Amino acid sequence: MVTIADVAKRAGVSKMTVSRVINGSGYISQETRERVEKAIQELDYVPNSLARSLRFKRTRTIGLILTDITNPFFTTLARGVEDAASEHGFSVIFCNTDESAEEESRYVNVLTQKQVDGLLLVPTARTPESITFLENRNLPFVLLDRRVPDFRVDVVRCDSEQGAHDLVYHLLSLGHQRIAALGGSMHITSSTDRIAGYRRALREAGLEHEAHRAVFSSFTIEGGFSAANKALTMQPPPTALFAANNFIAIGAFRALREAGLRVPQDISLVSFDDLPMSVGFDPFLTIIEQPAYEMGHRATQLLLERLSQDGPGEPQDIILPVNLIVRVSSAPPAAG
Amino acid sequence: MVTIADVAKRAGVSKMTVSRVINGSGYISQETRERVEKAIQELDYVPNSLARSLRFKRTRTIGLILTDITNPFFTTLARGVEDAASEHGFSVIFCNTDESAEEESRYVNVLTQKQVDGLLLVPTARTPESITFLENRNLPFVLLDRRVPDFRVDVVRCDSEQGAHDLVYHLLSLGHQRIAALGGSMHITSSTDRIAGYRRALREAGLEHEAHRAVFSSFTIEGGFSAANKALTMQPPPTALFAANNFIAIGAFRALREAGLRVPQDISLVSFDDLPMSVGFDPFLTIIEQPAYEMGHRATQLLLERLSQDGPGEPQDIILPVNLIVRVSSAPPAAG
DNA sequence: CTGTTAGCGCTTTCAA
DNA sequence: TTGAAAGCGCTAACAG
Repeated sequence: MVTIADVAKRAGVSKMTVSRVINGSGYISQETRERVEKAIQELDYVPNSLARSLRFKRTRTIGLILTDITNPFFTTLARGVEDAASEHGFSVIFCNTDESAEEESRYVNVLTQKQVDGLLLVPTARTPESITFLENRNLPFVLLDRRVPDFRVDVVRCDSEQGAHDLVYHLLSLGHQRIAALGGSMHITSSTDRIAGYRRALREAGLEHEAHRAVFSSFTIEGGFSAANKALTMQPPPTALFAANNFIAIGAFRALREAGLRVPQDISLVSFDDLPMSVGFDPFLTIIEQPAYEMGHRATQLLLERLSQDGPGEPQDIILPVNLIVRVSSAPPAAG
Repeated sequence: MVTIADVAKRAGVSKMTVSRVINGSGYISQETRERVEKAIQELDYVPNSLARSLRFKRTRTIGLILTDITNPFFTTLARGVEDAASEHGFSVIFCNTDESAEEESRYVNVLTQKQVDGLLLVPTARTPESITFLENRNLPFVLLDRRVPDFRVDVVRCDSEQGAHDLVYHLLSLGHQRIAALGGSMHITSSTDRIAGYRRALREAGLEHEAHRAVFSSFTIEGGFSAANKALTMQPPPTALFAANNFIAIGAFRALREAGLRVPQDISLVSFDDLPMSVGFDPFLTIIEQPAYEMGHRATQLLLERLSQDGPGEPQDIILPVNLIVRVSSAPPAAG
């Protein structure tokens, strides 16, 4: 390995002078600078940022802890993070927790050891431990997509409550009165907020007594499948289903197909989150679209801001607006 | 920051003893070990892996350079990489090049500075520079998804040639004779290999003279759109289109829709790569499915193997089999 | 079983 | 404008 000492020797200067050339700090004569640069070229020298970080106490690296990069929502978010980080010369280490709190703590620990400058975190259902850990270490972090109740920390998320409200309002305006909500975990705020929005829409329509049709499951295809099946057993049956995320919508769609129900003729189906790639083909599902890329980008910017400021700063709860896209999966209820 | 020295002082031992406890190396009396562990607990000590890596000359971190994490094919691949890495206690730094060779060199450089132990790389059209750079530094790397001609290096990829052949053979068996191929860049082997497979299928069917219907563009929706439009101007027009990847298929589908052509009644459309999320809804497209997750997992295993062995080892070209899935977008050509 | 010394590659003092 | 010494946090090598 070529080190700064090798360059120094070759250029006939001290290590310090080489360091100054690399970092563009301090005064250096034009002539020495050129000699050093030549030596760097000739030796094909690349600085060791490990050693550098050890001194600087900054790594220009952030951690990104997601639940599952395979969900296109998080994929797009991750892309926003990487772009924003890269714009500022930061690198991103990424990790998948699969909603497991154990994995989350493990990764938080690993990333701490690696001395990341900050952390972006999609909290699992049981995140407080990690938050306390990070706060004790004064390691800056920003929560993504989900709040964690009882903690005053930076969060960047979408307006789940309003989005769900808008989606359900849309169904109500079509004439639906019996709408079932297929939620995710009841310990994840993006799920509970969406159920809250569902309830508010019903309340505003004077259909409070119909709000019991909310089923919690998980943000997975299986969760959506079973939740939809449960909803279909309700008496009288719902005329529309509101899926709290894209995976749930897929599972629900399967359940409907197996039950021999056509969308939207027999039952309407709407969803929070889009299915990006399918849009090219068959823009089918009426959805709430979340600005996933902006979310990642914005959260990264906030984090980098935190890194460059002194104190912790007033915690921000940044709520991005969402967007209703009406397509063909929602229609007025059947006459019957 | 709590360092090993703080722990040592608190436990009344030397730093070395603490180090031994942490690493489980050397002999330590039960009593001392407990005292040290207690001190670690009390101080909430987390080792600094920067310092550790500086000594060990290993970071237990690998770099993953993709063209675009937003493509579900690469998303799934990335997930395979992260899982395999995590199984072995490795972390992953990820980067998107957007097919730019400049970005690629920049990231290769950054990751080298960060002293990653190895690199996974989806090469862009102009990768040789990066390869030479890595080889000069003896930094182990494995290429993903695409070969780079004239270099004997480790590659993990799918059988593009055979897959394309199978897909076109499928069209031929349906009775199609005029099949256009919509390729990606002519400088990317996954693209050229697929075109080669297309040509072989035609040749085997004695339709060599029809092989001129291959259009190169890029692995993007726009590329697919324009390539399809070009194909549609051919005289006589093709009765089937073969898209060399998922994005191209989407662009082609749009072009067909705008031209008022129905799939598969008026024209058949088949594609390399699936559209994972849309499968839940409307398994529509006849495709070649690639084992993206396995590819990422396998490549990571190979890389980690390289890291733990002494010499460079004989370069491997691992070719994973692909899978034809016939759905409804392919049908016999219209009578006309 | 435990401690001391030296040094990984770099940069922050402080001198010259 | 340049350099020497010290040290970031850790561990290998050698003592004891």
